[in-house]
Amino acid sequence: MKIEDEIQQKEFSSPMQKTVINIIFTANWLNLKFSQALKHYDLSLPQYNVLRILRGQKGCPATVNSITERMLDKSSNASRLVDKLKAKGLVDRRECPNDRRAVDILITDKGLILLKELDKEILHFDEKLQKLEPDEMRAVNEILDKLRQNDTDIEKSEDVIKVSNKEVTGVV
Amino acid sequence: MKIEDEIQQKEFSSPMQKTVINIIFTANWLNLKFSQALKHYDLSLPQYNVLRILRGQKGCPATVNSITERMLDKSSNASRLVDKLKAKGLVDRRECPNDRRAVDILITDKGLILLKELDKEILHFDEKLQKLEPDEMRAVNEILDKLRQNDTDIEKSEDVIKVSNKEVTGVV
DNA sequence: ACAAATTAAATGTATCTACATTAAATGTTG
DNA sequence: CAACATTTAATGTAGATACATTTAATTTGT
Repeated sequence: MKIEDEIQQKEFSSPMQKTVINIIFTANWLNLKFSQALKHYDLSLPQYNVLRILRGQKGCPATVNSITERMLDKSSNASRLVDKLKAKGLVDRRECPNDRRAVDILITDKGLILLKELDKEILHFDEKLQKLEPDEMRAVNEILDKLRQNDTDIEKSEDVIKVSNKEVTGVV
Repeated sequence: MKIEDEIQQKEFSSPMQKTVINIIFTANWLNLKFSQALKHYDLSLPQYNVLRILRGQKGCPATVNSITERMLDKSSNASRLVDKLKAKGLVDRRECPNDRRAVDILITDKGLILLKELDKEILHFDEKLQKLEPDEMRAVNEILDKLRQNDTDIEKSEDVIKVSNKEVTGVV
């Protein structure tokens, strides 16, 4: 169904608005489908995301900080997510040897086994979505990457302002 | 930046996984930018969404139910969102004349004035994103609409099962 | 017409998120 | 080296979300 039918909105203030709304709507839809698949395993989507990050480390530990950087939803609290996963025995904490502020997080065997089970679930999930052609997937990825590209530009220009402020206050 | 760099993940289990993750990541990014723009006006994104839906009604009231159907995030509680908006004087409740279970919601003048102010903010937000070509926006919309399309298929087949269950129990 | 089923909205609740603050360890600079 | 700033993770909290339940009104089936 077209996005204008999904949300029963015929007019958008701009083509960009329509695209933005479509992306957000589709992501909510995907999140819902995903969460439902994970529910039987008593895992939230952010928790699953953390486990996937840890598995990707292939044995190397990841600090709470590095997990946050790589999470899809930066606003989830990685520290508390790790708490929950540790309570379930899916991850282990250990003090980072070269920086005692940091905490190394490792996925446990139990965590790996759970992920292995979930892989099938996700595969099944993917198959149901397999209506897109390789070209279409490539196109979406390229365009979304392009859409986000100005982010760094903005941050960069803000940094410049910050620096010049510092200089000014330094002079004053 | 490419999605694999954003989340520092070089390998995906499938091209579809990569696409799904890109959509969710981009939507989170957009949500964050959006929320930041709305913050100065003490509005959450779902609250803004509800106001936009009500304005689109052009004077006709909308029930809580119809708002839920049209919201981007179906899981937000429209009833409580309306509560919040009413407390701010941005919407009004009134009993639906032809169904006393339902409640008609209308946007107030104050709500319309606030939205008018926000229009400029959103326009500015859009302009910063205006790096996409019309073709690219069209392509994203088409592909995302296609991605969601099998949803109704699944629901339809479930309905069929339900119906046949009814028939069976009816016979027994 | 009446009992049962369904629908609309509100509410109860546990959990999660957003944001600020804290506490400890490390970096930086005079 | 000592004072200050920064970084890392944890925690406190108000508010939001997810999900189940409740209450009232309407619809359906007999």
